[in-house]
Amino acid sequence: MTLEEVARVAGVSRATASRVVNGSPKVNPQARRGVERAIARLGYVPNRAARSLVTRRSDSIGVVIREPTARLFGDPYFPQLLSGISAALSPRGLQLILLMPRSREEDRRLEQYLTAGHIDGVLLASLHGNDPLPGRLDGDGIPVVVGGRPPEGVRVSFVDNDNYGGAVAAVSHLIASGRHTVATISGPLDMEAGVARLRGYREALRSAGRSLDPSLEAEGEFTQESGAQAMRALLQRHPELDAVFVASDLMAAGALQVLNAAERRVPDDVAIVGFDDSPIALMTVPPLSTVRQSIEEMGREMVRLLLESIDERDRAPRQVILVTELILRGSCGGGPMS
Amino acid sequence: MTLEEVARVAGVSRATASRVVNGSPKVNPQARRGVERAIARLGYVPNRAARSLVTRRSDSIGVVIREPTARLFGDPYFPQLLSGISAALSPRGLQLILLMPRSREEDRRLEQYLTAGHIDGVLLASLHGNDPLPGRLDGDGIPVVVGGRPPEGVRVSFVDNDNYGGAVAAVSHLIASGRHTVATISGPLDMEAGVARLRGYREALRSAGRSLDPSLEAEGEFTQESGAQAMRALLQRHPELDAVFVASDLMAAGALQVLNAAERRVPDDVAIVGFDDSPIALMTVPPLSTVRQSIEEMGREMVRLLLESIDERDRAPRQVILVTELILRGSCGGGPMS
DNA sequence: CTGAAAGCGCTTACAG
DNA sequence: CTGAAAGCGCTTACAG
Repeated sequence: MTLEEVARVAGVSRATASRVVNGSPKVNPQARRGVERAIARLGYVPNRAARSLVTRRSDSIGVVIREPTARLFGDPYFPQLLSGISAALSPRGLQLILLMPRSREEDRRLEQYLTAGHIDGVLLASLHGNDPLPGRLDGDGIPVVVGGRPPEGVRVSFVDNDNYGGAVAAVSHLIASGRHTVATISGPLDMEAGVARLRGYREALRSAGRSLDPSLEAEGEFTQESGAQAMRALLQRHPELDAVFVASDLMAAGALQVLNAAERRVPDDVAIVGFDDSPIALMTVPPLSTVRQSIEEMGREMVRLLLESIDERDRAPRQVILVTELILRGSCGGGPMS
Repeated sequence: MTLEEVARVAGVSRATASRVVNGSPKVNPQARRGVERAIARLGYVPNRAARSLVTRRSDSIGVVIREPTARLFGDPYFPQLLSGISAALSPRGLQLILLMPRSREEDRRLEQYLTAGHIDGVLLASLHGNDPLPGRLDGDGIPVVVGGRPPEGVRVSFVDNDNYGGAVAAVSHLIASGRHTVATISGPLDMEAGVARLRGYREALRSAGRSLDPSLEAEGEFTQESGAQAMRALLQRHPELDAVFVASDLMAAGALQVLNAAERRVPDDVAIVGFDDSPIALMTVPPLSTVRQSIEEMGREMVRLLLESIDERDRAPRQVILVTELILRGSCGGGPMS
């Protein structure tokens, strides 16, 4: 089933048939109808490879997820992101190519693959530290959009949540509701999201006239186990604490377990606010107050920015910051207990 | 950077250069070395579109995930499956094309896409009811492998877990440890995995000489909320129950919440065993006893079967059943309480 | 608005 | 073992 046959059936040239397929305006309506009918009758579908060969476009987008398994599986973050990306890609007929390198070796090959021209653009999520990948891809002229923030000094488009604002709102609420000793379990500090939420915590304390105490801060790595561990450390250092702002719901679930085991009642003895509003927030007892962000929307926005920078090659990088919202539930005494 | 240039630099014809790239044995070692050096020097990477056009292979595999959002996000099932699939695909240079149709319309287009020859084979996960897709794809000559079981009467290769055996083991353990009234929360009964686990539950009761009671069975849909609801129904019908076999960890987490709220102590008053051994099993208090299955391995096996059926077109369908293993933790009184 | 023709980069009989 | 040549299915200046 080729264009040639469609053209023959419709009684036009291959060129005209091609124009109809590609929606070119300069086709006589009658010819157009003939071709459309032929396409429908024959069930013609263009050959992507042949098209790519001449257009030099693959019509596919690479989505790179390079995260250790622990986080990948515990956290609904990645399915949500993929869902948003897929929803934005599929109506445009773009393929989502999923890349999950899981070793140094695969990471090396990944970069070669991405720069080899097999894809039209790259979506990068969940970067750590000073990852050189976004900068290198950008240097090679590959359109890139980062979910979260690109490393310092790398000027590529990105979509981020208002991590800072969300943290400020959460901690301000804890203070306003009368808590005296507000601790925090931060995300990994080699990730922008981790750093920004910690900054928000500090800012809220500062602007409430509270003094900062580094021993009230413990670092986690966005896994449930690391949240539990951080909570144990905090309890030991500050048995008197009566509130914790935890930088992810998954870590908050871990912290909750530890508080339970230590026979601290939540929210009576200790109030907790998480971050993400992931489904996990509803699985805990009591349900978690949390900062809502829409990861699916983040995925959709990433696609939008990427398509823009594919279409208009050397436009300046854009950035989109998505709002976050404080959701009150039982874990901080402000909402329903189940 | 084309083969042509590589050939020129190496002083051979394009045909010979191509043979080296494709590892053909009939190339003079000296010529081979020359070409390899040229490739390395120039950083040559073959153009996939041009290659596909002539080989009629896309070197990409479609992975279809058609599941309502609720399950998709709460359950680590899909990330694990994708991770296993990706791990098996990437060393062979095959692209993983992720397809997540989320409407009737997208579902229709999906089928067209899959049969249009853009991909070499399809992996289908998490089928419901009498889904016609696997049968149709098979009818169109598209290699297909199903994760779980294909619908009755559809003869395609599949990889499944020993759901039945796992359920028998779990329920037998509950009976052996002295529980009198063992209820179950099943998975959706339009899914093979749901049905098989329920059959296992019944078989274990039967072979222990217990009588079956339909009112001890409640159907869930593999989500946390449905697990909670089913638990409420069971408690109402059978306040005396002292054990529940729940067909997924996520549903078990929901059931646990309800038991907590009803002030039933787990495992003292009621023992629970889940299914999956997902990370969720460690997040609950007490941690869940569960039936372990390896979803990542399932993904890898699916790829293996698919590649076999791509290479050897009309071979008979194969099936692989992966073993499951009962893991004892605090929730049924057999293991650690935290 | 339309068609003949070139050309995208590769693989693979075919003849030697 | 090697090369000249055909051909995969499409898009797109170009000339009309």
